Amino acid sequence: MLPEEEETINLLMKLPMESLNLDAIAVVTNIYRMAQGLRNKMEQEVLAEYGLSWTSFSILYDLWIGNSIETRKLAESAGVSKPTISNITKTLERKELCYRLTDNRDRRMAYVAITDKGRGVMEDLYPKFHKREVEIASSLSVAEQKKVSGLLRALIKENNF
Amino acid sequence: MLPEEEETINLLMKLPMESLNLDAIAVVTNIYRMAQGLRNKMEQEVLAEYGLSWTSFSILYDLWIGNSIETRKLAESAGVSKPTISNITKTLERKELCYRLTDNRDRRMAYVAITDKGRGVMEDLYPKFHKREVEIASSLSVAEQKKVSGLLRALIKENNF
DNA sequence: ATACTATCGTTTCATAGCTAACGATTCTAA
DNA sequence: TTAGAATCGTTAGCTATGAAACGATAGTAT
Repeated sequence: MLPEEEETINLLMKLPMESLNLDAIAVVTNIYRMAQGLRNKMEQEVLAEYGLSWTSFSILYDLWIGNSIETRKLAESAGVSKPTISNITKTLERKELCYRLTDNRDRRMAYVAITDKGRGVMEDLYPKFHKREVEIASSLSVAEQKKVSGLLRALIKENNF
Repeated sequence: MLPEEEETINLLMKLPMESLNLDAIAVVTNIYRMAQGLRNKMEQEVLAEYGLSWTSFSILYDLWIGNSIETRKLAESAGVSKPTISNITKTLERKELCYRLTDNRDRRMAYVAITDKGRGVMEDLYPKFHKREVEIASSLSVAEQKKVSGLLRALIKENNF
């Protein structure tokens, strides 16, 4: 342990806490740092060329796979709020990558669908995205990749994420 | 495998890609989903009370631990851009949680430091934050927590995140 | 000394992202 | 049928976020 880490722990131990769980801290810290690096790298090195953010990309991916999806479900799938979906689909619509339509059976509902242009973008972009994905994960062996996915999946499930 | 997953794979397999690495996809997907859930939960259930975002909190934490830090290093540590640090410290300054000062030896440099009020906030907030951290990680055994941290650390290191 | 370069942090400008509030629609109960 | 509740998506208003450009300062080479 580095001396500065020791100092940090001493500071934290003075607080009114039952205990200081260093393993839990490491889990949270590493998860977030990894995700941050992942997102930044993808946005800078893959998505920037298409003017898409990580979330825009993930929404466009959902539309590509699912064809036509309720706004509400897009929010759930991407893990962001409904207003964010409104904003992003608006941006995607301006770029003519998707369009919106209203359900006539229940006029409260709005569906979002991908355009041919959007499909073209994804067909071009996805292979590049996946290539990076593979590169990033390849620091680990296949067995380790399965292991880390499994553990994260358990965390996601137990915490309802 | 679910039928819709099968369909998805069929769609992806039609693209001009050398191969489709499902393990890599699972790694990336689960990392990001976990981080998203983590951040949302913390912001809504712990940080909202103090009007802090995840990044604001992590910056204030750095200041708390390190006392006085260059803007540049804050950006590195939090994994965000320099303008973001500028904005966030400006917000924190408005709330009187931190203040800025210039280095007189090298007047290009700016340091940020935590105020007494900021220290008070952290002393109150950190135990609550840590409690949640522990709860979230407790879906896994200690051995599993160490395992997932280790694997993520390897990914972070190899990818320079 | 004087340009040229590098390094800071900030400003500008656009999108992303949240909560809260809203308007429209549908459902439900009296 | 009609008032009240529930459920959509959007709007309003704020902070967060990054790329690009900028102004100020410091280092470097001639």
